[in-house]
Amino acid sequence: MPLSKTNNLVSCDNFASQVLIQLKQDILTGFFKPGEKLLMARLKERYQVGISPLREALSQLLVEQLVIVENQRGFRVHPISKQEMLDIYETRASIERLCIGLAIEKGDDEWEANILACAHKMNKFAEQIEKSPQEWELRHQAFHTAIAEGCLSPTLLQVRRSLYEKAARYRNLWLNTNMVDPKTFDDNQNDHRLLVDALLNRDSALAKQIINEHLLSPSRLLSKNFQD
Amino acid sequence: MPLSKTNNLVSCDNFASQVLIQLKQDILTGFFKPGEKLLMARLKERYQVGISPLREALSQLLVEQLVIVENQRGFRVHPISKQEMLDIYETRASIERLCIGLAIEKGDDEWEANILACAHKMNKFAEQIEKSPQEWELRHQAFHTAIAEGCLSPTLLQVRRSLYEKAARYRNLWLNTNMVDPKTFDDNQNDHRLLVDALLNRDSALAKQIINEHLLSPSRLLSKNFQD
DNA sequence: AATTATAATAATGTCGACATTATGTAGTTA
DNA sequence: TAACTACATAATGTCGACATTATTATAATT
Repeated sequence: MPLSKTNNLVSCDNFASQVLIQLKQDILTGFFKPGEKLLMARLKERYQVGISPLREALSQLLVEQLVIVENQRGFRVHPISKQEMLDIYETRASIERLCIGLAIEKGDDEWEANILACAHKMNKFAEQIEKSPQEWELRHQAFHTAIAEGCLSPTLLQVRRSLYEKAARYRNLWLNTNMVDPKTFDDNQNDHRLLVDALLNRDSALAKQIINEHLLSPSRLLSKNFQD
Repeated sequence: MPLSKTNNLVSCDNFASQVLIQLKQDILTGFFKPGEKLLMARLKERYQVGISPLREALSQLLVEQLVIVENQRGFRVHPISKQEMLDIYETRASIERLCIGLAIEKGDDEWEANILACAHKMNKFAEQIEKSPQEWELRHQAFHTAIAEGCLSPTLLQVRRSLYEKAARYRNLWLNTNMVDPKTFDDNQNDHRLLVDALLNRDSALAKQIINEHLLSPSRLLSKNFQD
């Protein structure tokens, strides 16, 4: 292993896993644009590693469908399409409904308590959303994850995570100007309140209906912004 | 690229993708046992490639959760557990129900026709199952895939494929002696007939119930064979 | 001028080598 | 005998170098 890095890094997983995180971030946030060629020389330069860890990270992103590989012509960022966006959002909604249905069946006191805790942390940050949108996104995500985790199925939660990432990419790419329309935001916050109520009342049908709308309405918004 | 292989291989994807297929097969069929250490030297020997393509293939299997990586101690085959097996089968059943629900909504004439065609090819092979279990498995899989494809969602079908593989691993590992109990087999074939009828009648509830039982009854069988 | 042929340039995919880290073993001490 | 240290062995993770293949630019021919 090379010298310069061993001393600097505390938790030294291999380089590939470090690169994986950064590269994924760069694709999700649109630093590397959809369809863009991923030149090895460029990646080497940017992440300061050799080719081997890079190819390992790219191999993993290949499975997650964030990059594509062309026979002997290297890697590209996975292209985007309106059609794929809609498919991802529809599937995501289906999976989330599934998680919520199971969570309502299986969730215990701690599940309920954790939802309320995460909801609180999210709401506390509602005013500062302008200040740090990414921190709000983190808390928003934590809230929804707390709900889904009640399903107690690692396998299902893994699927959910993967779909969240793919959806996040479209959100980041198409809502480039962080449009936080106050009306939309208030509607969203209302969704959250109604959702928590439905969950605590174990009203599965209502909760599923709310989450469905909550997840699909952004996709309809995105759909307008993008002609394909 | 090395010399010896370039001439021999017709469709020359990179070595990593070739190794991926073989290595996955070896894990799914239990040639490499759960939890087993995957020595680079051994893998190099077996697949006749260098370390780089191997690590790329392993990186992909890492995402698919068929191998695990230990900090600086290389790769192992992903361990198995009764708990994980049950989780995978439950999730798989949920996803399959989802696919079937959507397929019944969206499926057209061609969808119906393809199901019948695949059912026919499967039934034709029913007697020869002893002769070539893997060919029967192929046709069985094609039948169920034909049904699921009616959902018209690439994203969802991808999830389905991944879960199928994980489940297949447990099936291969625990049903080591290819136990084709005639009674069970006939029940299965009956499931298939009833399922096709329900699909053509667009009876979503019934179809979901049948597929659920069809997928979960093996898991109950496996469950008995394995103490954890 | 358009199209093909040819050369040069660039980028990929692979291996071998090397430094780092883990594992196993013998030897020493209490 | 148990436990700890020191050493030897083995395995991993990374880079640089090289052969193969693709891409671009240039020349040649119709």
